[in-house]
Amino acid sequence: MSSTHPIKDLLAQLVGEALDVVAPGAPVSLEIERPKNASHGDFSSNAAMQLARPLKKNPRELAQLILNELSASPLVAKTEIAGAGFINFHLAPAAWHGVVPRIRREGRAYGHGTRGQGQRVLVEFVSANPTGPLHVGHGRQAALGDALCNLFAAQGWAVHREFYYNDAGVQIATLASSVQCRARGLKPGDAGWPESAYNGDYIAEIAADFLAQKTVRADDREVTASGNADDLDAIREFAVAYLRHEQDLDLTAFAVKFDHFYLESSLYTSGRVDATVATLVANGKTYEQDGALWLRTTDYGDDKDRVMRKSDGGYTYFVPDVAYHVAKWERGFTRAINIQGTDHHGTIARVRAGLQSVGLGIAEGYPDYLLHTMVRVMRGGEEVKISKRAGSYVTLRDLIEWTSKDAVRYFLLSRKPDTEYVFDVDLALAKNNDNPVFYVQYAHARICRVFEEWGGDAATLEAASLVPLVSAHEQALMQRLAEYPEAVAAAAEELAPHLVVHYLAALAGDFHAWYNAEKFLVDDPATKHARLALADACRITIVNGLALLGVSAPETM
RNA sequence: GCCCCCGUAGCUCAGUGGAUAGAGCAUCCCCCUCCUAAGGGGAGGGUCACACGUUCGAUUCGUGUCGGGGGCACCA
Repeated sequence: MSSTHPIKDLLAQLVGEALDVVAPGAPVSLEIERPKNASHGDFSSNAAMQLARPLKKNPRELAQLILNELSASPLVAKTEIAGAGFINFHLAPAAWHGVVPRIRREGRAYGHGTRGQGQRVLVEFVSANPTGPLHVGHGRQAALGDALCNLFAAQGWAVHREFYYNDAGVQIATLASSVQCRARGLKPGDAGWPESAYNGDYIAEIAADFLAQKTVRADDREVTASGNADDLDAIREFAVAYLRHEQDLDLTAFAVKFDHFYLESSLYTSGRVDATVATLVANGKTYEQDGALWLRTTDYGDDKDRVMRKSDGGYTYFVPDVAYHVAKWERGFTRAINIQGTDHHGTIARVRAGLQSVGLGIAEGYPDYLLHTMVRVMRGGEEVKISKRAGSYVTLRDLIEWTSKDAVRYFLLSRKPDTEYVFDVDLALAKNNDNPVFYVQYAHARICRVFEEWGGDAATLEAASLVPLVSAHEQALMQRLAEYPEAVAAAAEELAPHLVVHYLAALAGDFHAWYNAEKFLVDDPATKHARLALADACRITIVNGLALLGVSAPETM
């Protein structure tokens, strides 16, 4: 772990020193940017343009003044003033060489940062109710959540992965009654089959296992069925355990692990719900109306006040939700991120308002939310909506079985969370560059193959001089590699794993272009070894990036 | 009606207060006697939805309009 981008740091320092002479104390945001157009050099600074207004001077003249004071560096081949007042830097080829030994030295730690050091973050995701198999939307959450956790961990955070599940509400009651109906021989469509019941085949399977007095094991519980179809409590307990087990299998297939499964019911049994309500009442944040207890969430920006305790005496779901987030805070997680579907958008304001109302000094924007949109599935040119297991939706497990864990993860992470995604099963199975995950993995496999061909040893690479790396492809590749730590830091900062996906696609593209332009296992050992060192740096970076996404990097394909 | 998100190439989507807005797919042309052609190079393709405003500069920021999605329960 070292500086995010040593070359930018160097240029920023040079410009900063010149500014101290030209315009001491002037308000300049020192940013070294990479111009879109290669003819504008490797990097540029707009410092002169920022100074133009406060100093009331022509930006190009200011740029010249800055250039006059700029110290020379062996890594800077040429500087020039261009456009409205940009200072452009053209670097010497050797400027890029430093990145290769750096990557080979840092290895799996390349791209890691220290921004989160000493801080704890709780990421809550999936949080599916145990009423059915995980669907593809949960898959998007699982992919996002896990990647985000990896990104935070790579920035030094202590990360806690949590799955919250509702084992106390109406939907669980529906689950139990649905299984009971099946256990009594009813099926969807029969007279007496409730309209609200779950219709998937898995309900019948649960009922059959219940009647057969089977035992199910989930990560946090083990239940043996009584087989008594009249005992609704026993059915509920068995069905929840059964589906928790099923969801564990789904998550295992997707290679997602949680540190903790948090039960909604525990908020009641531990007294946290009552304590939270008591605090809110004591704080004067509530009032009685129409026989219900209301919370003044409008004091904190919600559009309307919310009912906490219904006139029938029961709590609305958001009360345990507030209690849960109080518990997150009290467990020492000063940062919490919730990953949910955009349909939860409406609940954000009230949960935050509730947390402000308890008066524990909880930060105003707590928790953070990352909301994602729907996923649709296409296969053979048609939208797939039905899964045999789930009945009305395609499950995550279906998708993984049809394609692969790697493809599902990569695809679901390839778009910004707030854009709708159409998962193309046929594309995920394609073994060519149409398939984005294949394209990246193939770049890695190609490098591995080259190393197999080479037959050399690490010490030779270690000693290799990089001076032969002067071609445009090699420059571009080194430049790309140098940007990796920034891409990772930005992805964590912006809760945007897709930035890593796009980075890897660009890196793989740079590599394939280079590979194709040269036959790089040439006879000349100096050139060969320099190229191998660069290829090795690519390999390490691809492995690191894919690891953040939870995608494997096969050595052969 | 109110709130949030989105509107960028034929399609799927990135991106940015700056200098000529990008990628993949699709279409067309080209490249293996060679380490995986499972790859690469090139061409065409754009009123960055529209209008007004802020700015030296707006696709990016603000307001409004239109279009698409989601949410607006004493459900969870």
